[in-house]
Amino acid sequence: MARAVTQPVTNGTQTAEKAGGVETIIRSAHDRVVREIVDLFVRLAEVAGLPRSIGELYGYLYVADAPLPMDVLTSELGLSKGAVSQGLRLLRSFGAVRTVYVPGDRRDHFVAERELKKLAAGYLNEKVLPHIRRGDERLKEIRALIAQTNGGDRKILQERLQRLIRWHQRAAKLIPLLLRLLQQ
Amino acid sequence: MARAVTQPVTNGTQTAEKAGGVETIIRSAHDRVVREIVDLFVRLAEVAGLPRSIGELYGYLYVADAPLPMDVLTSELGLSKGAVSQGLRLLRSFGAVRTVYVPGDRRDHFVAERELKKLAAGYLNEKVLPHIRRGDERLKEIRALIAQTNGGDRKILQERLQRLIRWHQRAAKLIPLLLRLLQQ
DNA sequence: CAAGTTGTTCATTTTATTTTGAACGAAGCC
DNA sequence: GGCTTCGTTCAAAATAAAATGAACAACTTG
Repeated sequence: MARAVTQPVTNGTQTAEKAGGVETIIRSAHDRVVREIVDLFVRLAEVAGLPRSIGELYGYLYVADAPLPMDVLTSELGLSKGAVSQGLRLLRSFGAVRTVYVPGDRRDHFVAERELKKLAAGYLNEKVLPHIRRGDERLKEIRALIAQTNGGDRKILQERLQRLIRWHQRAAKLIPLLLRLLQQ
Repeated sequence: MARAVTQPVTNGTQTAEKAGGVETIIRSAHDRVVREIVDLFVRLAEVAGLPRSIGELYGYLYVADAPLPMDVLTSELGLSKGAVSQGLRLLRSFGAVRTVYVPGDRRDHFVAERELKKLAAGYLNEKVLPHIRRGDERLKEIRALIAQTNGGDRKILQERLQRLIRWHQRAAKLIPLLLRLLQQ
């Protein structure tokens, strides 16, 4: 049962599948919604500093009403196999997408994790926390370097460092706070 | 009074300015601190999705103990006039940097705004809020589009939209909350 | 086990972003 | 008014990031 390339997002209820006329209009209204939502996620990806294709993939899975295999994403979004494979890996890495077993189909099927809380938590843990941790190390190194400087310079450098450490502490405290806020 | 290229960050107290030996070591320790801090800001810029040069400029001004004119930044960081000019404009646009009048010098002098609260506030207002606002419009457009779809599809699309609207509302509420948290 | 799928990897190409540098306008200065 | 300095702008060059697609490994299946 081959799925028509122009309608993979909705696949359960294909009531408007007769011929031409009104149905075509209805179909394209649905497609436009899908396109708009995908576009919304493309912008979001942009803001988050992620490649456009990540936004497309997540957006398309977000609107879909069933788990989709890679080849549907490939043909629907006009992306290469490589891009889809890598994109899904990244999305999985922060829990934005997960695989689902579909009986009688050898292909992996993907679903979007649609709960903001899980999505944001994954992003914070994978993409933000590591930076904060490394920042911590860096600051310690800088403290050691400053100890090797002398007189007039040192005071200013120490003040700057102190301020950075305060920033860092705030950022570190913010993460769990954000997670809690998103939690419920 | 030409300023030596190798020591523009500290310029008030130049006690270690005799000749060779110990002073050289001291000086380079100071330089290493500067370099490390600049590097820290380069990474921060990376995370924030800003060009490397922005991190360099802000970082260098952050450690400096006096307002600096453009040409010092140009020669110290090895950036072109154009890059420095554009970079400072961006930094000014979200209040990370401001100009200071220095008597008897025709050049603009720049200082880093070192308070996290002002810096973050500027960034949120200039770089985040606009996206949230546009998101609002986009969601309304999508709602209108969905009204034009029919039957089975519509229910799912409406559910997806509803969820997006909830995300959006949370994000919108988060901004003022963050600002308040950073405030004191 | 041969043939066909499925999914990953990575060198290459494409595209997007950042930086340069020369040209220019606007002051200041003598 | 000429000369110099300061800062901006923008086309072009350099660089960085993302996407492609062919090669490949791992499975399935008859």
